[in-house]
Amino acid sequence: MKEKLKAHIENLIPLTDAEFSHILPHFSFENFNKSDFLIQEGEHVTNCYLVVSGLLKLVYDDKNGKQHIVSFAMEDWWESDFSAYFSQTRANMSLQCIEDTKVFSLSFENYQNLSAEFPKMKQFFLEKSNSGHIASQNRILSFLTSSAKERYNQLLNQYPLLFQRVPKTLLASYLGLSRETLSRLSS
Amino acid sequence: MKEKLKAHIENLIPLTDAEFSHILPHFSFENFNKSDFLIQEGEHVTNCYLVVSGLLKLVYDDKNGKQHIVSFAMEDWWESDFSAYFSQTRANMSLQCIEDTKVFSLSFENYQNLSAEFPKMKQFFLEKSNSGHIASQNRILSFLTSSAKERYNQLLNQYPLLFQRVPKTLLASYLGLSRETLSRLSS
DNA sequence: TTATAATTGTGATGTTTGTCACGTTCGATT
DNA sequence: AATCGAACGTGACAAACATCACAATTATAA
Repeated sequence: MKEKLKAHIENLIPLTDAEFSHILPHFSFENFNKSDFLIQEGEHVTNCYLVVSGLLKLVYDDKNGKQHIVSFAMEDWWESDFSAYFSQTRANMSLQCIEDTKVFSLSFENYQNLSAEFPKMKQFFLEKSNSGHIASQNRILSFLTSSAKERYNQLLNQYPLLFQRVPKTLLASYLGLSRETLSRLSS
Repeated sequence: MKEKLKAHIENLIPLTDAEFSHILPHFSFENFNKSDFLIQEGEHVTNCYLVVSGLLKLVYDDKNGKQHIVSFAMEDWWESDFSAYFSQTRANMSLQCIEDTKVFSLSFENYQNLSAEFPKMKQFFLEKSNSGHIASQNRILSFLTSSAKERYNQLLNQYPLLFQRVPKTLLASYLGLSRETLSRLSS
């Protein structure tokens, strides 16, 4: 399994075997079952996660009890309630398995140690953060410029697999529209 | 003016005077007038900008010729078409002055040099990127969870000054609704 | 297997929001 | 001073979308 982690990092930053052998112990490998919570609202957020296989949803529950999908996290994606993770506070969102999921988890303490001791890892996190920021901005743009039908098609083109792996209710919630409207868009 | 830059960085990362004297030459100070472009769609994006005073808008023009405000940038904010900046490609958006504006600009080359030579600056950029990512995610959450009227009130509470500095048309575009609807929400 | 819950589609109806149109005010430029 | 164009409000109407209700099908678990 550690080869997957090495490959993931080396996708951005080349590492020697010696370097990786020092980096690896900062992570721990974990196995979750469908519908398990990696993060629950209100709890302290101590970890962020790299998805090795499976599928997660990052969910915000509003005061009316409605669920809103902030993000899906699939293979090779990093996810957490980053706001709570970086400020070491309690979660405003929950992170839950849609499928059985394997992850590498990284505690905040180890994140800081890695960043301080390995410039390459700080560079890695910087580049990941930059691309996360850009991805979020593109999603905002999609809300600003596109109709529900267009956002539906964008998602379908970008992640066609998702439509087979995820209940339509969750896709609707991710797109910011009702289950019924999504259903009518697909016909 | 350089004191403002030092104070801005030191807000996150303490610096000695010696360190700052090496850092400062990587930036250049620039003055723009109202309606000037810092970035125009289609051009190569070589700089990102720290706003010292004034106000900028980051705009995406869609195929129908409609303008969409991706972001406002006020004092102490970093802005650019970061997608194009980090990948050193052409801009998909434009960055334009709403008011006369003073900035520190940082070329991509100097950004890379700073990051490589000063771990503190890499840390600074990492933290800025993280908070940018979180801010974008909060904006997405606002689209998912809130009605037009609620988003209007959130913006009003968060940046009350903006309503005096910016034409309502631009605020509407930022919130993702029509000028007319915004007008009706405020009454 | 059988019972129970989750998922999905679809009609009827109401609310929200966009679009088009018009008029007024205010500021900038000549 | 006169003119032009932004900026803003508002009415009338249309389109997009949410909500409620119900039925049918498909998983899930006891």
